[in-house]
Amino acid sequence: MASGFHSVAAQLDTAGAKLASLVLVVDDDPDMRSSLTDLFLSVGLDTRVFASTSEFLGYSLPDRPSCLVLDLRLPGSSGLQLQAVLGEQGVPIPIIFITGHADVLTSVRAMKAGALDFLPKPFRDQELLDAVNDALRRDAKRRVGDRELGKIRGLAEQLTPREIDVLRGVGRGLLSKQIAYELGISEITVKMHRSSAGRKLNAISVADMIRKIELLGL
Amino acid sequence: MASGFHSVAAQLDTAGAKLASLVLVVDDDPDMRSSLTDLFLSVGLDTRVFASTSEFLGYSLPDRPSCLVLDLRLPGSSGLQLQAVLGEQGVPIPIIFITGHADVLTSVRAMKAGALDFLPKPFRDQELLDAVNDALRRDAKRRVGDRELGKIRGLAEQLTPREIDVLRGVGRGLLSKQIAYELGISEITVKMHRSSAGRKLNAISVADMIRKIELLGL
DNA sequence: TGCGATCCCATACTTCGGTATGGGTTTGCT
DNA sequence: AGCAAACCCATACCGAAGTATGGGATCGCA
Repeated sequence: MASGFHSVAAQLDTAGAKLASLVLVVDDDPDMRSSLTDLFLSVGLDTRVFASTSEFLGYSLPDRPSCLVLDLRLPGSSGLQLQAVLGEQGVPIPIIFITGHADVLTSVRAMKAGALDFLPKPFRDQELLDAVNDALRRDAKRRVGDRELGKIRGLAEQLTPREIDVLRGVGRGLLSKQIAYELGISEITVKMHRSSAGRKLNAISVADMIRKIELLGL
Repeated sequence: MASGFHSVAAQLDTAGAKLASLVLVVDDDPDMRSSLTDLFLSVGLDTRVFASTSEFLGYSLPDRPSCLVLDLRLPGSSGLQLQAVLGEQGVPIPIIFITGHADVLTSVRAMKAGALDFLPKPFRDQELLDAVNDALRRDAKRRVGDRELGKIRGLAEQLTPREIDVLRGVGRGLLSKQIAYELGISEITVKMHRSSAGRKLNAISVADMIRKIELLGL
């Protein structure tokens, strides 16, 4: 590539990163939906809007850094209920509440349940944008870690039950001899499983192997 | 010990665990201070009360599971300011806010800054007790982890600079040979440092050693 | 019924970690 | 000047990890 393109490439990169992020909005007020869409689009953030929690739940989340801007009071089930449902389902999307009818008890409950922010209307555009950017940053960071873990878990699926038994011993710092005794098999067989497991996990060193064993929660 | 004393011993143990916990209260209202003291004492929780943030800051926290029940509005500096100060100083004590003049913005700010709960007055005694018990449980748990880390850090102080260099290599999964090359010394010397460091850290196995290296953040 | 996966074992060998023994140097403090 | 601490190195040996080679047994499924 010609060196003259460096700054252009950097700009494209930044734009690409922003486009990769997605803001989900759930609000029953059509005016709010459209003004929020405008707001987010104006700073280059991709946006999807929903009028109710059920509409949102019918939408399958794409694999992109994203966050949820959620109105508290909604027809049907409330924003808090949606937060609870997402929590039960283990959906880790960061949530920012917005509401016109704020009270302390509700805000505290939402925050204790893990909301990232809670903005009473009216709020300044910049407040919401700051919160959204923070949320997107966190989600992106979480995704990096999750992907790493997912890769290792994928490799771990190749492991046979016996190999897992052996790895558990390795993680506890036992010698092959001791693992053999515990499992009632010979030392050489333990070594086989051990090295076979190491190959499957792509463990390039003992340290690496132990880290991966810990990550897998063995 | 006679077996007849078992149940008595168990009771004493439970009482001991409660006595080991401490509730700190900062509130400018003398009535509130005394009623909270009564409340906590009635369930066997040791309590200290303070009328202002400066009075509290003059008190050195004992090494016991504890939590802070903090009034938001205080003469002098506010509860939020105290929270900020404690945060800056790295004092990890869990905070439960109570206040008669609650507004959403403040409650959200307090929660975002890490408060465990935020109770507008009037609240039911049981609400506060639940929050306090949760806070004490968390603090106790944190202390267990911290003590473990403290022990290892204590051992790590015995390490010489060179031993730390070598441990860094071990943590990266390098062979002694490779570490020797990087440091520009011979393999046998690396082994010396390595085993010497292992002895100092009380590492009973390679797995144990690597775990400790990770904990120390090398 | 045959094939693949999983599990098991043995012998032999290499490499690595770890220890022991027995040295050496520099640096800094008493 | 003497001494301790930290650093360095060599030879030699042991035990453990890991690999290679060459087997055997069971089980489920195509």
